[in-house]
Amino acid sequence: MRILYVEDEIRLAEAVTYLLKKADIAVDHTTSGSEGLDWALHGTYDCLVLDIMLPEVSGLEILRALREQGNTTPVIMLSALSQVDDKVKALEAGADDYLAKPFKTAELIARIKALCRRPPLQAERLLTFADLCYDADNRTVNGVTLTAKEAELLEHFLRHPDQTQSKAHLLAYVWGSETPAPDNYVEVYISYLRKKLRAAGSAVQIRAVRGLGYKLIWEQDAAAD
Amino acid sequence: MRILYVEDEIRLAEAVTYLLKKADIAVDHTTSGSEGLDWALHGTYDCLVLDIMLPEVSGLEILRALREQGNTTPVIMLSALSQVDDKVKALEAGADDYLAKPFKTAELIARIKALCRRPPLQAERLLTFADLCYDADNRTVNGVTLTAKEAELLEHFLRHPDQTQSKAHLLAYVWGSETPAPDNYVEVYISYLRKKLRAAGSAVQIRAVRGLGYKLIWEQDAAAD
DNA sequence: TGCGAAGCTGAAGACTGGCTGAAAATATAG
DNA sequence: CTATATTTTCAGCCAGTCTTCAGCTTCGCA
Repeated sequence: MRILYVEDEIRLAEAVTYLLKKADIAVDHTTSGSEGLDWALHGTYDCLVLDIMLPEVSGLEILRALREQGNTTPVIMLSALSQVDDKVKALEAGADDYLAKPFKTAELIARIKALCRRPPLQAERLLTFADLCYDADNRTVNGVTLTAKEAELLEHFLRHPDQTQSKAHLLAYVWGSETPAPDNYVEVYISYLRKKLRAAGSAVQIRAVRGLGYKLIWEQDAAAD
Repeated sequence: MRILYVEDEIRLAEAVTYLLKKADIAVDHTTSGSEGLDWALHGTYDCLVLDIMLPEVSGLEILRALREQGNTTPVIMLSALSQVDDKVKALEAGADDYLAKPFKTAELIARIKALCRRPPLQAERLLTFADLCYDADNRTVNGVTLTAKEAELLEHFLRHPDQTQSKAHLLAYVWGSETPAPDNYVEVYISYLRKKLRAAGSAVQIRAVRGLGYKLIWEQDAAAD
């Protein structure tokens, strides 16, 4: 698997490149937007990772130019601004995925692999966290199939990473705010989900915060970042 | 799902209310800004829809008053002026979304549902003091998890930095002024907290002021033992 | 210097909130 | 209509938290 990585922050680029290579992903890296566009047009990549903020030619411009040429290579945009605005612009311009800096390299890897594995079509049906990759179309996490409720629950966690979710919230989200469902439903399904995550061989765990709710955590000596 | 809708154009309000109810959203409607603020403060709503232009108390004023009270209910602002200006003001005042008139009710419904699904996105509640950083959402200080009581105690110190807190005061805050809890509770939990702060490797200490209470101090020279 | 009050802390026990296996109900597939 | 998968319900267990207590240390004052 070969990707093109356009990023002007040298230090970051070197670190990320190193980790990607370790994950068996061949990387062509350049700091220049125009060079990046050139390589993207003339090389063959399984995926492009473009920083938005670049001197000269921005990541967005590269993306637009490519799509104009009919190039459909999967593209992940990076941006220091975690503003919705950037994300929207990126997706509108034809990006397949978007990642806000700072990010864990493991996450970037998960997304790259996800994008390459999948043939065409828009992203967003894919959600990732650490070494997890949830596929909403098939309702699977790292290959393990989830039931409808399990999936909704996990999806909620993935859409709000690093946030503690109260039982009441999860209940409202998964079962609807009107149901007379007891908190115990959530507990039961958290239990199911944990089993599935274990089965998926993920290092991600669901931690209970007594009295507050649950959150996803990644038990790992993250050398990445 | 129940929302509060403050809108002075009767005809519009009636039409919108009708459609919202059809979409299974319970609506409390008022034409008065002051009444709206009152209801918002004393009722429980999943979402507020406020027109900006109102006689007397404007939607913006309602919003600001609410946020000042620490109320974090999702708010959608409506405005006849589709000027960027209004939108910016609304968002700055703490609105979660903005919709320009005229709008399709379907869009309003979609946005209400979206906001209600989302957990209260309040910027992570962080409190700091010297080298301490307390995360109220996860109930952790510098990574160390606190229990409920420990957390409330620390929170009180952090909200009143450099002030000596009497035991009676802390007792009332954490255990409620009605409980027959003895002063010793505070001592016990101060002890626990100290242990946690040490574990967190912080240079902040809780100093007892004999006869008065406790206060936080930063022993800059005291290496973490 | 010695005494009492104030403060500290370890530990035992009570009390939850949270976890999970299993059974019952329900939906879905075959 | 039967078989299977999923969801709902229940109940007991467990671990983390809170209370309570007792003995110890520290401090201020006579």
